[in-house]
Amino acid sequence: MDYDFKSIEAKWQKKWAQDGTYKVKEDSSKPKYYVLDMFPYPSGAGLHVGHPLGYIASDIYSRYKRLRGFNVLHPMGYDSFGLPAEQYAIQTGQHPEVTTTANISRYRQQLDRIGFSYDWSREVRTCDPGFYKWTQWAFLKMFASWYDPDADKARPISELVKRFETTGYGAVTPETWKAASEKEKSDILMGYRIAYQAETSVNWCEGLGTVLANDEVKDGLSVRGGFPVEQKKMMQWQLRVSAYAERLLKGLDTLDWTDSLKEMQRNWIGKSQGTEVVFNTECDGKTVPVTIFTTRVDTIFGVPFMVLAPDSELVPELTSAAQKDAVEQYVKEVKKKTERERISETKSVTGVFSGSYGINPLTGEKVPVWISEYVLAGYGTGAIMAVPAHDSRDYAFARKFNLPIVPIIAGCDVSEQSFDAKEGKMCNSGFLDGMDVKDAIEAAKDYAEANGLGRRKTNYRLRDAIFSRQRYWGEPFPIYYKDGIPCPVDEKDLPLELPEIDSYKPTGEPPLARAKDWTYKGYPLETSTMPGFAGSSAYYLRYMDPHNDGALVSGEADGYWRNVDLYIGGTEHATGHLIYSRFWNKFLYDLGYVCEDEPFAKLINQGMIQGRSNFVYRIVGTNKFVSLGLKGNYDTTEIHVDINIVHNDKLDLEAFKAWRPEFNDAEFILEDGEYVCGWAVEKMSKSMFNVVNPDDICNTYGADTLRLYEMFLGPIEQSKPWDTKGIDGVNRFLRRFYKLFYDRDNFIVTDEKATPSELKALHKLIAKEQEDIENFSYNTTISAFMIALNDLGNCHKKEILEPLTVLLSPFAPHIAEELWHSLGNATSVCDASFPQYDAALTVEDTVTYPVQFNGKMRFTVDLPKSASVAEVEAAVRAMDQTAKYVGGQSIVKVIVVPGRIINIVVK
RNA sequence: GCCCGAAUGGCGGAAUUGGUAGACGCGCCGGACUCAAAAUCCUGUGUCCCUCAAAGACGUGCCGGUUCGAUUCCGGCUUCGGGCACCA
Repeated sequence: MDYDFKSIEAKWQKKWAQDGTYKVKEDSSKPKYYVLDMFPYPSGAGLHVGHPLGYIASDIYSRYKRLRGFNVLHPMGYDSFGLPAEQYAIQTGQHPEVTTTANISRYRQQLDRIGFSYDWSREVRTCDPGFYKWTQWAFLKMFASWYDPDADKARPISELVKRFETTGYGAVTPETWKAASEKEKSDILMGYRIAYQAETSVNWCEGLGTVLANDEVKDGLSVRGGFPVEQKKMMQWQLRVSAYAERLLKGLDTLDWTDSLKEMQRNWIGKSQGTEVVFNTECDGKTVPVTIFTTRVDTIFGVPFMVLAPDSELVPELTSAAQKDAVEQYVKEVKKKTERERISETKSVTGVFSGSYGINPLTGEKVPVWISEYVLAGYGTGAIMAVPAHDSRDYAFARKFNLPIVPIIAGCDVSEQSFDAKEGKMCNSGFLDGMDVKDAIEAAKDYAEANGLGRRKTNYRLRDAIFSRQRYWGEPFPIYYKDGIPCPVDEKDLPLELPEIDSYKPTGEPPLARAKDWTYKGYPLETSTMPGFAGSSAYYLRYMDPHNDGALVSGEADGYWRNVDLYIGGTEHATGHLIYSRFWNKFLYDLGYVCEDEPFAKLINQGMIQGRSNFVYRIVGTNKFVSLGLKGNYDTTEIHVDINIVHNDKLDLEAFKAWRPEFNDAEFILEDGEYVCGWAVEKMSKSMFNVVNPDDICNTYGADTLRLYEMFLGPIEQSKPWDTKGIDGVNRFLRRFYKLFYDRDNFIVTDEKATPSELKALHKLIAKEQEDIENFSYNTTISAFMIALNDLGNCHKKEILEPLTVLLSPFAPHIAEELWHSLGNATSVCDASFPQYDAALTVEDTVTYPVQFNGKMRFTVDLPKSASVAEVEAAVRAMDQTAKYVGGQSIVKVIVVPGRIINIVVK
């Protein structure tokens, strides 16, 4: 019988499920290893061949670590709250839970076919009340905490209240605190809570009827759905992520992540060190201090004007009576624009004069204050000093409104554009004149601080996360309103379950506002729900202890599993999930609920698998199709053709005619008797007929072939197109492997002793696999496997085949399990040990001696292992002839040889 | 515009610290088995020159540099991919 993957895979998948082969428990006798995949959002489309790429990679690593004696936690679950299910519910009226559950079972079926070693008893779903109880619990903890800058960590808010009562803190004295009403106290505390409510400018998406976080918006459109997004002021729940900016930045240095991913997070956090300077500003006779933020105080002598953000709170105060109408008109226009319009109009410059004048604290000069949308209220102080000569945005503004441009770096040309580089010598700058720009930056900062004109200040681009969504399918907030004061639901009453509603259609108010009896202790409950990232922020902790009803994770489970050792997922979460998760974890760490500060020690981003589309070329106005090589002779239209009726870029003509009624009577112009299709790499999508379903591959070739082939395609981090045509190679490999054990139905493994060359082939592979898996270079491991098989020829010896089976098991677990049992083993191959590498068995017959001349030039000489010193010398002398010939020089002094050093002098 | 990353045969991709470029696989050419096909096995396969072979020349996106020697290091480009984008 040939390699019958179908029955083998079905048999072992069933057995693994029955025996609970992949269940894990805390076991202090073994070192732990936690391998995590980013859990999927179960969409209606099911999995295509690109999704399992990362899952296969992590599964190989998990199985490998297990063979190396680690107790491996490898769980899976579903990120099952989210917009698509709700959008679908709006269209069809079906409850999101129904579609979500159906999608999950489809995902599970597809995943199961691939043979993953997940411990499914630990599965989590973010929409499960038993799970979101802990999402709500964490929110309550954040509500009841503040960030203490002195301790540099989150502390219970009760400690802050005590400070208010006794010593006072910030602007609050014991007296003011005592005198404050309940509502006032609540408002004061809102300014400190980690989870707080505040009016803020948000990304409002009318199409979705909800607000969105910055990372849910791209190019002014919602990532989900692609609806336009506009700015709007609203009362929203927020998470004080910005308090953690510095720790999120510093923590990156301790992580084993790729540099590009760390760089993305650094950019997103956007630390910038500068100075705040106060410009006293005169407006209709009164003086208002305006604080600006700049990283270039050294350019303060080149400031001909200042600019305010249109939505800055200072705008009304700094608008003169004469300019009032113009300013109000401008601010109104800016507000009307959507985010998308603002972006598309980046090139055009707008603004209005406020009527007030700021006084440069260094020069005493009076400069006009303008208002323009290129200054953002949310960053720095919402006000800037403009340096048109040395900042391109200020330059464009100055040009547009004919404002002066004052260069303060000697010799630079600002007639066409600003000079933004930090190089050259200062001029027109008082005490800074003649200094190098880099020195001037520091000198100016020192001067400003020493003279009380400003102070050093660090700003971050990272904003607090907007945490409210005006949607249905998410976690309800455990918050109720008592006389307008937000109060926490008692912890013992969690989970606060999502209520039923009669319709999902957006009506302008949040769906939960329509829920019946949406009250707590007789008071109304919060009607918005939490965003998608809420449930995914701490799910990795829940896997450690998924059924614990008394805690998110017990101290024992957390103390054993600690954090994720290896996290595999897509790079699209670089600035969303991976920031929020780190924040969430650090918060829990501050309060002592978890023992590790960083959740994901090592992270690998798998590349995307793109589709490979095929095309046929129809001659315009006919139903005639011309093969790729001949299409230049005709006027043709390119048409996507289903890749399932194309093999190795050759079109199956009959299948094509049957594919679509309009092609029934198609005619073809062939080359060499065949129709060759064109191809292109595109996103995998239904509309391009290039989706490859893993189920189909499993049916045709088997799960082991799919696993092997996805890894063989290339380095895991790289994006690459799926092309089924190479899959025969790895399938052939598995069949050859099987044939080492079986000739037809006969089991042909022998107890014969292995020869040195067979042992060498085996141990070379052991060394290679060990090294490659640790480096996630799976494609070369598979190559090494094929080489080993070529080297072994027709070896049927158990001494070789048994370790070989173990080596194969992380990649192709089903066939390995089958063959492992055929060798008489009773336990699963995943409980075997990784073969011990013996370097002595792989020693080459010849030794390569590196030879150095003058400690610089290097050659190598290949000699038998047994070569004597004299033979080595002779070889090196011969080598030197070459050196003379090639380089025209010869000064040979030292030869270094592994194990011995021979001195040799050639004249 | 700014910041990362990449570029190697017909294709996916290999190549320790600079040391025989093209491993392994696909595809293709030829052969064996077969009435035939599929499957399987064997051989060849970077390009150019040549009837063939040998020999030779060229060859890791482009230009230049360092070196006896560069896919690898340095400088300058080009193209593609990804991220950020009025962040003062």
